[in-house]
Amino acid sequence: MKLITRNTDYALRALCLIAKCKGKIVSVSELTLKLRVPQPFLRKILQVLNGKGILRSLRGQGGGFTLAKEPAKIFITDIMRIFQGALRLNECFLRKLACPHKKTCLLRKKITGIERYVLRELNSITLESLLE
Amino acid sequence: MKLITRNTDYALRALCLIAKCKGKIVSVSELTLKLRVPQPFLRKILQVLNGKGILRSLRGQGGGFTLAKEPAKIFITDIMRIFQGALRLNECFLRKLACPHKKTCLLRKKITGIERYVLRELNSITLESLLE
DNA sequence: GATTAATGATACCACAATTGTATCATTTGT
DNA sequence: ACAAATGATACAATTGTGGTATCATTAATC
Repeated sequence: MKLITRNTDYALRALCLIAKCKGKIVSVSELTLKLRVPQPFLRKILQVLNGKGILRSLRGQGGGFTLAKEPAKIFITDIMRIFQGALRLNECFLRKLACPHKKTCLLRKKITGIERYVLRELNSITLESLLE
Repeated sequence: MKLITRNTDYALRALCLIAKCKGKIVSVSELTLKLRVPQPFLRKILQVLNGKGILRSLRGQGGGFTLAKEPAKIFITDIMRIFQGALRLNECFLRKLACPHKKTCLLRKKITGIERYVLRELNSITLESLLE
């Protein structure tokens, strides 16, 4: 029942570091030095972020990654959605056919409420706010 | 990122049905008739609930299950804890060594807040409240 | 131009949790 | 004795997550 998976976690931490370099290009190997994260895995993660327009990449020697947007415009919900799909808490809950008697609707309603709250909270966090 | 797994889901639905029978003994086969849930799986689930003191079982012909407590005293968090373990949202988040620079503490704080909220909401739901 | 250091793309693998199935033993009503 | 139920338990299938490996391509540097 975790809210944030490891690749999201790694992504956020890498983004923090990259953001602190203010436009300088940072390579994966530099990142893994400071980050204690498996290198090829982090590489894959950053490639995805590049594909999604969060990072910009430069190939070749001296290459690496920079932010493609200002930290204030990167929300952690963006990152979560990239690695964890749609942000729904009631995914497999009381599956399709299950609600003929509507007794469970209260539960569903509550969970939808929780979902809204969680999203509102998470949406208030940008990468910038993580740079203290 | 689901809040409730399938076995919890099945358990809750079965509990609703059993509760509606007001003390009458209900067998797994009766339940699966109305519930469209794989029978042996449901059986295993109910056995667990029996072991945890949520249900009481009677063996032999004509046997089955009844509630061991009033619906008002069964919380869905009880059921969730049984099938999903401790209710923590920030489980694997920013693992041990990860927080030397405390930039992530805001995030952690938010998530802890979310966790509290979710628990408070869920703790307000009893089996009784699901019986409409 | 060759080398080297980086990413791009992609396929594969490992492990754990979830979601089940199968079987045999035991109990109990008829 | 038989049938219908649960108890206990071992096994299997599926899926998601976390991670590795490899080859191709790009670009700076010598």
